[in-house]
Amino acid sequence: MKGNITMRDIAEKLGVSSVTVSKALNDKEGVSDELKKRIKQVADEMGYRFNTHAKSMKEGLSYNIGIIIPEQFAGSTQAFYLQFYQHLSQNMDVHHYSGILHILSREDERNLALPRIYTEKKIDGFIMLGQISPEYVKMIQNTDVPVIFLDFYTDQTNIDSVLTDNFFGVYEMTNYLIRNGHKKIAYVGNIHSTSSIQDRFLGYYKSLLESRIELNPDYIIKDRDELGNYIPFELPEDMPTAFVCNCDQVAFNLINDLKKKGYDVPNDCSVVGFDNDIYATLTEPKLTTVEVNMKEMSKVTVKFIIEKIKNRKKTYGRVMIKGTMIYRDSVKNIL
Amino acid sequence: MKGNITMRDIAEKLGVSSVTVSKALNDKEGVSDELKKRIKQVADEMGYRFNTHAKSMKEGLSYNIGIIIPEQFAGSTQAFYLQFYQHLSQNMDVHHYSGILHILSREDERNLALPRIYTEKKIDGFIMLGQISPEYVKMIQNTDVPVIFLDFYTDQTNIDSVLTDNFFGVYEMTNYLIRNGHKKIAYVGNIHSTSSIQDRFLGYYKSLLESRIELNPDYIIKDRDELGNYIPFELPEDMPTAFVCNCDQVAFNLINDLKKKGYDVPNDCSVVGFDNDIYATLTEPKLTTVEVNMKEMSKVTVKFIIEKIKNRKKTYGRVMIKGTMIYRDSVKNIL
DNA sequence: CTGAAAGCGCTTACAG
DNA sequence: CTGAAAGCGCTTACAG
Repeated sequence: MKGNITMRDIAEKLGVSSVTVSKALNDKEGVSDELKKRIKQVADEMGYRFNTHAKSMKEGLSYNIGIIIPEQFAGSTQAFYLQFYQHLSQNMDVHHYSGILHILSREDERNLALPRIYTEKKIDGFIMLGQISPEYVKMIQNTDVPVIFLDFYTDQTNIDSVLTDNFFGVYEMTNYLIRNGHKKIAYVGNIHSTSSIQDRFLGYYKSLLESRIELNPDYIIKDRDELGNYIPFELPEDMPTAFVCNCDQVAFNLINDLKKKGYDVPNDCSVVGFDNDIYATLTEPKLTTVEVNMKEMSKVTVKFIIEKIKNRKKTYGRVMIKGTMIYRDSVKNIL
Repeated sequence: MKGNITMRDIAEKLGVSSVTVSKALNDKEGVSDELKKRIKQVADEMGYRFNTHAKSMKEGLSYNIGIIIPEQFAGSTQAFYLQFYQHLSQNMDVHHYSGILHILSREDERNLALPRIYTEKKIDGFIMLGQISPEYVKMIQNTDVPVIFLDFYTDQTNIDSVLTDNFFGVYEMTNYLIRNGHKKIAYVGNIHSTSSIQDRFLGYYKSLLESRIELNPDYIIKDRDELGNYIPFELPEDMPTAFVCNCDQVAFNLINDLKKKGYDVPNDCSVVGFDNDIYATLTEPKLTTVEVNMKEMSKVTVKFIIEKIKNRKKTYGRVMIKGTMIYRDSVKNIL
């Protein structure tokens, strides 16, 4: 078999022009059905592979989208984003797009270095997956390809981002605890840490407000310092009956800590998480938590970026996707 | 700023030809240093971005490599391969290559469907990351781009693969246990499961042979059935003083099981793992284990695939990369 | 329904 | 040291 088969080769074999072959293979108007069928058949027989680069050059589009994940989210505990990539990839495929995954090193982030896939025109747009510095956000907004931010947002203007509804998820979760008779409910997380931890806290707070439960400052329990390093939990004198943790990993840590201190989960106190990641089922008992709806978030993100590639003026703003409650064994009904 | 700046635009601005611009930007012979400098400067000022597609078409190369990960390895417990991707990516960057990550769905694997990145000539070669069916291996070997298998191998011929040295890693680990006075050493893993679990077992066995310790069939403890589902451990009557687990996750499970049954690790028995993944530090005590040398494996893999792209005839065979012993707290010296 | 011509943005081989 | 010409493999706009 010849190494490199082009439309012209197919055309010559059939005694037609390469224009006709192009039309046939792209299912365009202007070729008789019979000829089209033959062309496709011969293309198959000859092992023809379409050359995207020729099309790219003509159209000025690469049919690739750059997915940028900051290095710190590609660590050993973060299978999460690989799954996200998978969903993004599946959705892009429908639009004949491929994903070029780029892990942004801390150094490049600091130096505001744009990835080569951009400077060499290998991509038509960016999906930024995971929080990056405001400076980097600003720079990437000023490139001449469209950008969508996935799973985080900043307060900068003109930003299109797709997020899990942190606020609503924890609001719903806290309501669930209250329906199960809990009134002494603590929130575990540093509320000055990231915006998503903050939003989750606010969801918890709203739920308390609605049920006329006073917010007890002792019931806001720090899990990490401002730099993100975990610190030992300081449990309040008056023990809560339930803990709303800002993520599953913290719930995992808390449960281990509670056990060491002689408490039984969920009989002495209930614990809930957020994310439904690997930690949710590593705990004993398994965690009741909120699952991020990656599938829907990915679908929406890809739809947006493709629209933006076609029409630069489209904007979407901050789009929230609701998560799903996952009921397991870490909550006790105390009514 | 004009949307699309080409070498011709730079050339016109400077009153030279686009050939000269091409030479200058590519640091080729035949342009005076002074002119080269000016050209680069103007390119910068104009915000020029190189168009890879034009080069691709000329050369018939895309400067992309497809990294294929089978779906089952992209699950929530598998951050491992994302880290691998990161290292691969860094190494490819040096060669001006980008990675297109494709998660191969179970369905496409079964139907022997080639990814679009291949059929549309978006890639110059494949790196297969994670075990796939022999049929798929065979098919991908017959495409007209080179392939390297990373982190697994099959007995099919003409296969270039890069592997962690499972055999040697466990051999070294078992030697270490023996040096610490252990004689009653069990292996935990289904030796009919995957080739790497088998190879690890053989490393264990070699170590026993060398020390003239008889292989006790009761000391081969199954961790999963033939389908890969974990099953309860059946501990032997005569308890071993050490357990060599085929991976960290199994060591994690075993330690939890031992604790439930009233054993203390490492005082009653030592436990070691393999992989140094997330499970290695989730256990209490933390695991002594073997770390896969991802960095070196990635470097070698990329070097090989690039060489193979340049010269199709190159072959490398099965290349083993030694892992690194990580000493933590799960082994007791009983001498 | 079919095709000749031009062009996308580079690079290579050759001539000066 | 510099550049005119040709070509990579498609697609678009137009003519028949």
